[in-house]
Amino acid sequence: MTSRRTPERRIVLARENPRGWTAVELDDAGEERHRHTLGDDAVAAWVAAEEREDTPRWIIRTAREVYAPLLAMGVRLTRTHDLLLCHAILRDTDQVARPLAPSPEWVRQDPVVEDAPSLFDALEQPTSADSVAALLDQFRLQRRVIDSSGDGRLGLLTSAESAGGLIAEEMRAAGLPWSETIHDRILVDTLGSRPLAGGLPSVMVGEADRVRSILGDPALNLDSQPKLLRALHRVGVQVESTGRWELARHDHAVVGPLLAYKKLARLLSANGWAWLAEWVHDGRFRPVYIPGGVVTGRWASAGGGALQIPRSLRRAVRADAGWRLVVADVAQLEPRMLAAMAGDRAMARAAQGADLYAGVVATGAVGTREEAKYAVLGAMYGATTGDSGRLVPRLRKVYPRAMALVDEAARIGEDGGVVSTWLGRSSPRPSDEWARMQARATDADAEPSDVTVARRRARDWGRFTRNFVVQGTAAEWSLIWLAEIRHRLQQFPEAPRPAPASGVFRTRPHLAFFLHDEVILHVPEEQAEAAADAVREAAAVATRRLFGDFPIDVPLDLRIAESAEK
DNA sequence: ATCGTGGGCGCG
DNA sequence: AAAGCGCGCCCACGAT
Repeated sequence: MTSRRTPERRIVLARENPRGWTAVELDDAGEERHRHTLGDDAVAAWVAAEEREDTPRWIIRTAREVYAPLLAMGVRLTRTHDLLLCHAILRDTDQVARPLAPSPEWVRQDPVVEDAPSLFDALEQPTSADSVAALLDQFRLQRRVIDSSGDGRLGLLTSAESAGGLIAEEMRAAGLPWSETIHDRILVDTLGSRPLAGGLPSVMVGEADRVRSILGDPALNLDSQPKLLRALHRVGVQVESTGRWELARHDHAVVGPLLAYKKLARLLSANGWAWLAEWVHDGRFRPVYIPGGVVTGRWASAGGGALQIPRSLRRAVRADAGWRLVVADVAQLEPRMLAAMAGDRAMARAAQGADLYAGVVATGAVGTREEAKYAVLGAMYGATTGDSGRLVPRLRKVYPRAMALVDEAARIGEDGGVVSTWLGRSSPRPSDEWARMQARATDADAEPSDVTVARRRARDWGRFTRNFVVQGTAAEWSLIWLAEIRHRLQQFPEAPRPAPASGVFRTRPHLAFFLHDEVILHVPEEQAEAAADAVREAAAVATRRLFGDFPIDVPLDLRIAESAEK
């Protein structure tokens, strides 16, 4: 990410068959210098030795396939070029004249979620593209696109994306420390005692019986939306859906117990005892993270619902004995990114300090913090109706530059165009079906209903592109933040006292969780303060990398604790 | 039996 | 209370 006096050393590392590896060291011209053929027994020691010599850039198919088995063997990679992750960026970017030619060989397959991950699962068969020749060929094509961009943004983005690939595997390998005891206690306290076989926990049974009795249907399945809807209508609750927000607007005896039941049912089905047994082993929750899994560049996850853990369960996230959690998040990351992207100094002034919304109130454009919040969210999401939509125009008066940026992104989307994040990740093109619909609506003899539907779909896509630039740039800030945190933690000395868990992170402070704009580190208590400083420094560096000297605050809410509970 | 879809809701 | 963006997962239910 920084300029170097000498070109970085590059090594292509490929798994060419289930039990063998090939490494090809490149010279400065990018030509093959040395070739090594290594078995699984030898690759770990060889890679570790190369890492000690300096820190080469490992050119790999993707971390998910290559790094997971290496980590299982106790080897870490410092930096890579992840061809699969970068392919998606360089193929879709509109920031260069000639983007990467699309190739299905370099598109990530849907992740396979293993119930019981093992070393052997991680070593399953590589694909046909996983040969040194194919990797080198694809790398050269990708470098050409990156080098053609001129301002280095795609270089920064692809480096950060590749680092994200490594971090995702490391976080899975390390796991999030999770107390099964505390989780169980929360479940029992909330749901009631655990049923022995099949049935519902006691508190849920009570709520369900109350609902059925009020609805006068002792056999009603509360989990069946159509049946529940009919039952509600029978007692005069005229709702169109069984959603929480609509039910809450009705004043009927059934509403309270029904909402209570729904809340408990959600906890049981999403994060109950079955979830605990499936996803937490040896005191660690190990989800599969999918860097770049969202079109905007945000991460997705597969299995375990890693990015939807309810806040009520955060008490179960507990540091090991003698270790601490460093829990940090950014307040209002997206509007801060918007202010910086637009170069809107007025909005940047509002963003000074911990609460951007307070700064918006101070301009006088809105009266309260809550109004500021809904105005800002409405501006970024494209609200047009309701109180949020009503507040947005006031923001146009005080922050014309920021609003022009998102309004323009929306206009481009409505016209079927492509928008890009700050570092050059571009939005997907609308579907052929979308384009046909728009074309049909402009015909002289178009049906009025077709025009109406087409206009609505156009505005839908405009709201998507409006949000894309902001959400995607926030994802880039977070990615650099993560990479910089990891880089600093790697400089830390070994822990004075190993954590009880096994694996390569037993003696190392490490990233344990990431959720869009929040991180959790698991660190030895002696290193907690230094780790917290690393997190703060990393945030400052991320802001500078993206926006240089533009004066935008990105303050962290950070705490060192034994539990992740707020 | 198995698959796809929609409602609902958890997270940011 | 606000209805505007992005996800993953559970359940029921109808189609196969």
